[in-house]
Amino acid sequence: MTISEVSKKYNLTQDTLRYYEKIGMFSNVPRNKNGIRNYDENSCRRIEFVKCMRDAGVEIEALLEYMKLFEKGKSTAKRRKEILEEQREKLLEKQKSINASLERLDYKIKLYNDIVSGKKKDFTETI
Amino acid sequence: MTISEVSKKYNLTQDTLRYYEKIGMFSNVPRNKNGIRNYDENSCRRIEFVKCMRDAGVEIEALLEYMKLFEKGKSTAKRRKEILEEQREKLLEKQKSINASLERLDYKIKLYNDIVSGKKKDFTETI
DNA sequence: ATATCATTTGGAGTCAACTCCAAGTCAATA
DNA sequence: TATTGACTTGGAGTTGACTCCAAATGATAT
Repeated sequence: MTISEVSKKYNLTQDTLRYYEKIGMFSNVPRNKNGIRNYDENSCRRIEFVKCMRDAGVEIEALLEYMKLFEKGKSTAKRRKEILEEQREKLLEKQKSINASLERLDYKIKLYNDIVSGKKKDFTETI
Repeated sequence: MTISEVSKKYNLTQDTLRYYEKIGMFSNVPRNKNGIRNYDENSCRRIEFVKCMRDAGVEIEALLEYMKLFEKGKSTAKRRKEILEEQREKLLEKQKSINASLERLDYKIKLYNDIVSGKKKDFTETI
């Protein structure tokens, strides 16, 4: 797969794919004789994983450490597990913050709706 | 309340509080005769709201527009409601991304645990 | 009276994560 | 054969959201 195909498939710009490679996130991306990237199955799996984690807000630095350890094989499993657990905790925290904001937004939107629909007359939102 | 008290109460640095004010997020923060901020109830409510939204990842720009419209009063209610709805949608998207990553992390962590506890022998994680 | 301290300001600096640019290579098409 | 178009690189620029700095002010403690 060319970079443009992978870019479309995972909705990441080509610049981002090259950037990730440049910083060492993906090693061993296959190339043809002209030096052009020819992503294989394994590369795609790694990209898909990083994309998923990045979408959730996991930091590049953590992913970078994880991906580099992954290259090094079995002996790094313990640390890799720790990294995943750390990131899991962070995502649970984010989840909480988002839920708190969503509750608040839902409440406020309902309030605005009640006013628009005439169920409430006095417009007394205080932020 | 002084800026240092508000800073502690809401876990925001004084720099951040001043920065928010500088970009126009909070107007009318009361001052004493020496020009020192003396946050009142209303200011605190606004800060708490912004803090909650920011923790969830709502962008400054959206909050800025909302807060400025709020100052302008009733006539801006329709647009304000739209902003809240837009941000709600964004947070729901984030929630999905986080849930997807969490599922994946949970699965992988379980896999690592099974290996450590000896339930599984062949260590075959593929990212 | 002097020092300490919390505050103020405008503006510069930082950081993460891209994003863009210019100059170059190569294969395929008009 | 000339050009088009997708790709390459190193490195510079951008964006969002702070974070830091230096100089100044006024209140309080020694």
